Amino acid sequence: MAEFDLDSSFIPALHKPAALLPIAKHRESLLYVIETYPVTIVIGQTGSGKSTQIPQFLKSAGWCSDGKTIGVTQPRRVAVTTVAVRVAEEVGCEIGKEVGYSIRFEDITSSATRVKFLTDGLLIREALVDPLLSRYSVIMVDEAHERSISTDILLGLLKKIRKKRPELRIIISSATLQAEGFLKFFTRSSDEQAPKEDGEKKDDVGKIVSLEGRTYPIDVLYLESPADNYLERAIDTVLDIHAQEGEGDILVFLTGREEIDHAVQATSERAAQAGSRYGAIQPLPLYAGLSTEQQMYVFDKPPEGTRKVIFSTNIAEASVTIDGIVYVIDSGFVKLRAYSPMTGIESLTATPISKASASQRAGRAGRTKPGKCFRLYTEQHFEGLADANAPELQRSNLAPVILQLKALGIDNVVRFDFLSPPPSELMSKALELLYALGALDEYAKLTRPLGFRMAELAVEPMMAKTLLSAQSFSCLSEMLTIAAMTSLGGSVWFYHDGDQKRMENSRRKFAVEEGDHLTLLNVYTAFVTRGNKESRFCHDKNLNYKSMTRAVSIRGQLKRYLERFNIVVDESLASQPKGDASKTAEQIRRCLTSGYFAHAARMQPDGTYRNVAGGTVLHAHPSSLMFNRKADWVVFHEVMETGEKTFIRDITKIEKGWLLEYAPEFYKVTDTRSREVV
DNA sequence: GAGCACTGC
Repeated sequence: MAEFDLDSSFIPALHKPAALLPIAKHRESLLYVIETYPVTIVIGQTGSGKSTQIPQFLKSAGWCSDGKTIGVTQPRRVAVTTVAVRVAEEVGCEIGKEVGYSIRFEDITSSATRVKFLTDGLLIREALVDPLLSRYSVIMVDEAHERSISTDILLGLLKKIRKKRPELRIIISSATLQAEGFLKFFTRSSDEQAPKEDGEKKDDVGKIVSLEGRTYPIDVLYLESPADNYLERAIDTVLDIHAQEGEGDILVFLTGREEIDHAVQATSERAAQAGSRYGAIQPLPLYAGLSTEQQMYVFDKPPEGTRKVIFSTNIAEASVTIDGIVYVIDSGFVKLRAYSPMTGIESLTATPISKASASQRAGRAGRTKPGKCFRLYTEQHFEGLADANAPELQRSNLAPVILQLKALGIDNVVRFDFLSPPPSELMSKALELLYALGALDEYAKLTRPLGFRMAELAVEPMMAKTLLSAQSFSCLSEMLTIAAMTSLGGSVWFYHDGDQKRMENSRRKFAVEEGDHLTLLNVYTAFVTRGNKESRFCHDKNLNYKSMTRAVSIRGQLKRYLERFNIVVDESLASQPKGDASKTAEQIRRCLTSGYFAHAARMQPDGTYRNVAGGTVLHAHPSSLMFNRKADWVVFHEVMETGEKTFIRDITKIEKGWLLEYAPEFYKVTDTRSREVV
């Protein structure tokens, strides 16, 4: 294995030399299994080197001869770029040559690229133009145990492709608990009724390979009796560790921003009270809502003799890796998204974690030396936890999924071979919406051109419909901007502690009477004109610069899609001062109604809203312009239940008559529980 | 009066 010694001399000291990674000694057996079986399930912990080493093994074993490519997917963009750069370094090539990567807005590949890293969502997109993914000899699906929507769809597609391409090799990297499930999925017949299509025996399909685990042991400790307040218990535990345990930083898993801000403050106060008996302690927050700059503090080395304590959301479970963590405190909870097919309402609530999550969290302790994990629950409670969380596909709005599957030529989506089939109510709800939007015809076939175009646009179906109607409302340029801004998901504004008033003042300056969508349009226009797309402008106005530049990219991409559909975007109208701004505003509101009619609500005398079905009490989110303002009918981008209340966000005033005008069938009076507009 | 985390040529 001389090549590893050679390679290792080029690796920065920061990196663990390849030859020392546990995986190196499995090289031959791994290659044998991949050669022999179409499907290989690889079990390996973080740090085992599977993501970086397996592609190199495959390359040196000749899997890219005759011009074929090895594809490696990751669920997240950052993972794609970091792993690709690392492998390019180890191979000793420039990134984008032999080793490259591709993520949305960034394609760092060339005709020479033989090992290609990409997001699993992007590989699905490639299947739209190359249904058999024929350029790949091997596809490795990394972090499959996370069970993201894209990963699940990709696995279903790969199972289908395998029947037509028996020579294709599929490698799935998984955590221990899920490995059997993946293997069963690929070995079971995709259609139990159908006669066996070939002579392939189940044992010939795949094999599980376990790579040696981590190097450092982790002591797991449980509470003797349940904690009645895990937040206070977490803070106590931090201070106990600080007083009693040896050197090393602490990572605490909590559920959200509110808890984390409280914990950070309480910890500093209590450490100050304890005085100088112990060394200094530095509590830091970590959650996605922080600006990149604020997030970076958690990676800084604390001053000599100071112990760093990071209070984090689930972001530190898989997405962000911090070195130097020796102690993990696990609250046992996570905030999870769910979707109710009955009401169409998404919710975000704290739920107990799974066993898989618990072990992933514990594993964050032992990366550099032996560690300890303090679980703020009893061992009995742990035994009662589910093995894994329900996959995302089973708790999401499936409209985008169905659109994508149909575009891939899978017409019978109900019979699609899902790793875990979603509940049928989710399916029917999504089909109903797609039909109402005109994406599907009465035979549930994708319509031409509308349905196909909606599937290709990288925005959710209601916004896709809105965009594709915009030309007829003469507000295409404006709607492109609104689509880009809403797809940022609320990260437009930022503030530091105590900065909130300033942010709200700034936000008020961009406000437009008719609602949030027009306000977002205003913000974007100011950023690209007055603001010159500069970060200073954003900083002054409490705008998130990263989000704003992202909006520019998304807008550009959506515009290119439309141009590919031969829809001309006239930008001259958008930039010049409008003689009749109110007329354009009305066109925009009408256009929004044509796509968001299913998200309509009417204000009640008490100031809350009711959706058209009548049942649910909706509150304007405090971040909305419509919060505490009078309106009659509105459409909204998103509805979410958190804690006790159900909020609507990104709200725009409309006229009741428009609903009947643009969605006559949806609002047709048929029976007593219909969506009657009164 | 307030939202976990991802993502799409």
